[in-house]
Amino acid sequence: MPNGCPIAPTDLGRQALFAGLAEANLARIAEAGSIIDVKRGERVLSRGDRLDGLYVLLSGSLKLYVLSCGGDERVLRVLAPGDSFGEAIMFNRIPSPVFVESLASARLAFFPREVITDVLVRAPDFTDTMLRSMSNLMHQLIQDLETCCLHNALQRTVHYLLRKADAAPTPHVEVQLPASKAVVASMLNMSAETFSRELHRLQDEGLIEINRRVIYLRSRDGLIDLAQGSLKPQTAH
Amino acid sequence: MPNGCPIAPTDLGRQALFAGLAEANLARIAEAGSIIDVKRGERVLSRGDRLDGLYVLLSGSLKLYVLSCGGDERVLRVLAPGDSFGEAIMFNRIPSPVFVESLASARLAFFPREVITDVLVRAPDFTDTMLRSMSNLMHQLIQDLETCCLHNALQRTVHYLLRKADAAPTPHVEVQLPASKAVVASMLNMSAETFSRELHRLQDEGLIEINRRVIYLRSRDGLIDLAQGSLKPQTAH
DNA sequence: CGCTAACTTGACAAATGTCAAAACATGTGG
DNA sequence: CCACATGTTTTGACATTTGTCAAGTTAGCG
Repeated sequence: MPNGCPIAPTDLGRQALFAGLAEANLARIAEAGSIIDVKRGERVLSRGDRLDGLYVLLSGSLKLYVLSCGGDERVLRVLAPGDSFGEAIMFNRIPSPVFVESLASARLAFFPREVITDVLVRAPDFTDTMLRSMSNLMHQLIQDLETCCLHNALQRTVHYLLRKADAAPTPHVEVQLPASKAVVASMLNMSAETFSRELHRLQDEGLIEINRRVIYLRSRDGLIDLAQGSLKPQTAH
Repeated sequence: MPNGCPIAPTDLGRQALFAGLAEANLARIAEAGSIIDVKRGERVLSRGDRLDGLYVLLSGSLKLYVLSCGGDERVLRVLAPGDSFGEAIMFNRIPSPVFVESLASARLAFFPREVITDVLVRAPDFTDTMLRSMSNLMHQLIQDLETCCLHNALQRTVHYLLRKADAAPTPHVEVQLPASKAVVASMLNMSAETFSRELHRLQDEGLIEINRRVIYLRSRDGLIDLAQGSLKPQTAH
């Protein structure tokens, strides 16, 4: 599919970021936006790039990550359809601190800064949505920092599973990993090997069941106990 | 000094967050604001607190931190006069994810949400300032995550020194630590002992000179090399 | 099938935290 | 101005966690 397809205002209204906007404003944004399709593994944004607008992910999935000079990768977020990125660097006019790459072929919409600021002026509610969306992101980041700095690998793993389970529409006992175990491990700031070991340790204790990229939570209470820090010493196998 | 003193609009205009606002709006904000004085060690905000407004630090210094269930503390930021906090939880109406405590007796101004949103509607420029301020914060957080996840203790230490030196009004060779070494160590996600050791290692190599809470950078180039990852093996003493 | 990528497992090494003690600094009241 | 009391920083010895490497296993997929 070629770039530059027209965007339907109705579709736009379904994106969380634009929900609640008046028809006229949706039309304005839709007209100024453009569609971009990327293949798996393609890079959408590199560290240092300037970006004069923001992206909304329409389908597929993206990872947002940082790299060490040595080439080590640390995934910050995996984006799902409906998520947006670029707000911070757009408003602040700074070069991007992160890389963005698609995990599966994806379709994005790009909206230039002008149309966003234009609508910000016209619709005070949009200001609110935007501020709230950024507050959300910030909250996420703080949680990530907290998770990765205060807890050990086992606790981070458990936290992740519980957060995922609670975030689901109906708090479910089944967690679907949004990407390969290696990517999730990187989000949790541990090596793929450690992640694998911790998951299997949980399975050995009967707390979860691993089935490819789906994790069944067998005992939520047991997991919560662990997350709180009841660090049993490593059980000899 | 009792709480509730009136705030001078002129003083307000000097705070980065409110710079550029028209007299009338400054007056509105000033009138709705209140002053709060806190002693060293006093807690201003706890995790879980709801906050219907934002704070600006007028004098003194504050630390913003998270706690593990075990009571371990991880400092996220040390705030200096002019800095603000509470935006994210105010806009998002979520309970605070962090604790805030004063490191030295401090004076704060509190502004309720109503007056902020009121002025946001009246002054579109203020929207911009606010979005930019939040983008800034977010950028900081990403840098922190990056620093604490991609680099080892030595690199984190060097990064910190270089960032501080560059951030100073005139890029200086002298870095003033904003708090005790233990607090700075926590910001860098390492124990006070490790921080001490890394600093002294840098001193032994002739790259810096430690003088209480002031660090003189002797060789910026040498430091930059280290930060890039030229990890010499630990030199035997 | 057979190829590739994803995942697991074990043995080992390296980085960092912990604990305890000592050295040092700072401030207070006599 | 001294001397004690308190808080901060340094140092050493040691334990622990986690990463790394290498090899093996499994699972999708043409």
